[in-house]
Amino acid sequence: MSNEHNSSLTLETNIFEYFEAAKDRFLPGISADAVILGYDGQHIKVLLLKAQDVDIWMLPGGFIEKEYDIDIAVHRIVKARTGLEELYFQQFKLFGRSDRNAHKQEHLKKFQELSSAAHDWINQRFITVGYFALVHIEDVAPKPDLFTNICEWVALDQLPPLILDHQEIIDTALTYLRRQLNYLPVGINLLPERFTMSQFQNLYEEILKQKLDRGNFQRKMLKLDILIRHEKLKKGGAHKAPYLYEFDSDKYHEKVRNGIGFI
Amino acid sequence: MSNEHNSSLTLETNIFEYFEAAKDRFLPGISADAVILGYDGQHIKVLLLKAQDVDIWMLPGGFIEKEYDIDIAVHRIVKARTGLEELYFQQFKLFGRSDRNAHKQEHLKKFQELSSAAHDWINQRFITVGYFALVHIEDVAPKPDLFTNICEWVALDQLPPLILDHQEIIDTALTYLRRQLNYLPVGINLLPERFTMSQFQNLYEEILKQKLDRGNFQRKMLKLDILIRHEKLKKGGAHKAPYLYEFDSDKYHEKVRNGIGFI
DNA sequence: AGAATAGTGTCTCTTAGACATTATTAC
DNA sequence: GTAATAATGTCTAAGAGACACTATTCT
Repeated sequence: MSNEHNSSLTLETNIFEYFEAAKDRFLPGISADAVILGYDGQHIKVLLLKAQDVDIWMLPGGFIEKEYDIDIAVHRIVKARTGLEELYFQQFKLFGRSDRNAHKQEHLKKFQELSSAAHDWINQRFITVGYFALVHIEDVAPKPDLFTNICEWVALDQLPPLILDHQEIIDTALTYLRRQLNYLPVGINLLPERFTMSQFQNLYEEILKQKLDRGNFQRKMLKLDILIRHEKLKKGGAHKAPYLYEFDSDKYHEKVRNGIGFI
Repeated sequence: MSNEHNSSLTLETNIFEYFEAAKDRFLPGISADAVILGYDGQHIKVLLLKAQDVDIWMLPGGFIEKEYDIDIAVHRIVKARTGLEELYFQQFKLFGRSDRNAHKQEHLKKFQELSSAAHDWINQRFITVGYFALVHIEDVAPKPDLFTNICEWVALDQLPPLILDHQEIIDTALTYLRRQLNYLPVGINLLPERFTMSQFQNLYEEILKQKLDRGNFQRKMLKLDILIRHEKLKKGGAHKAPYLYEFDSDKYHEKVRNGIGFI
């Protein structure tokens, strides 16, 4: 147990060892990338990593250990970047264009000292499977990986230049999210445990990129019978204090399973 | 050109050559499977292949040529089984469990004469990407592949025992189809060019596995303004002859793009 | 005429959407 | 009080769903 942890630690702290071992440790030619989404009360944000030398950003990602289900491998990747053990995540697309990593060599020049086997492994054609995760942003402790020195939340309208096809991966994730909205537990996984109706509404407005009517939203959500209203009010502003709500988890997930109607 | 065709033909007519060449020709560890769906006026059917020796059935599938996009490789696979050049198809999920081909060896015993490299290639862990295709059943000329001797349409409620996780792949495809129904050009790709309102309705009833009200369905579809009514009626029964309809392709695809409301 | 299926109309109930009114709270 | 935001109510038009009526065709 502690041995396994140590050997894993070693692998993850030395890029050269990591690549030399890759051929035996990982499935060939496939990686996974995670669009990890959080909501800070104002905006949807995505967790990004910055390459160590250049000003190029990327999604958290990695390779698939030969012995693990892809879902499990992705869970490990997301856990390593966020510290979260429990999380909601789901695959949304396999990106399989043959030219998708045509520019990869550029970023790997510094690894020319690698053995030819390792070098070949890295430079083979790669496909990648896209996952998105929905996390409580306040619970996340962002942590860069071997190849990066910054790991932080970035708002969707402030995305920097991204490596390879990572911009397309994010765009695809968001389109998927919007289309599947009625089947995804967005509220319970992005909002804090207790939240106001305004926060709930703003979250959906952020996802859909459109304004919703306040009165109608409130009426609709209350009618769904998935919310528990708490009498403790949120204080602070020079105005009427809003109620705090909490999801009735069972009823909420039942509705989501059947795709019944937030929007 | 004709050389290329010949060499391809040779490869596809000899299983041993096919597997010996696989290591150089295909991406390692990944395959694709296609849920090809057709509608015969009564039922949704899926195109299946039967293994040559045993009574086990499978989806059309294959490996990914190293130089092709996955979408293109799948197009080639579906074209080879159906004869169709133009078709609507879409990826829906990557199946990545580590145990998904645990039983594969059983079916490959007869290939023990293969070189160890070829044997290793076949016996490595495989993941598979699922695609579905929507085709006009009357245009299809089913054709078995190297490993099979029967290729035919099977109704969804009469599926035989399927290899590996192919049953799960079909189930997942159908769930995806139902959820994305408003975004998929199901009608125009499954119905013949001219069709009756009853056929249109029956198609949706088959997909959704539920009865719909005749009057309401007709009213709704006509209101969508995607149908062209022809005055030539369908004759034959001892009853009022129904109108024949045709989709207005532009208006139809515009509605589908925006996910506007069949159901 | 009768059987079968198609096309259209009608009624009710629910919902969506726009908007108005009342309720709190800090200053 | 006023400003700001929350909660709730009202009105209308559109739509869903159940079902009834009329039309056409063949036997």
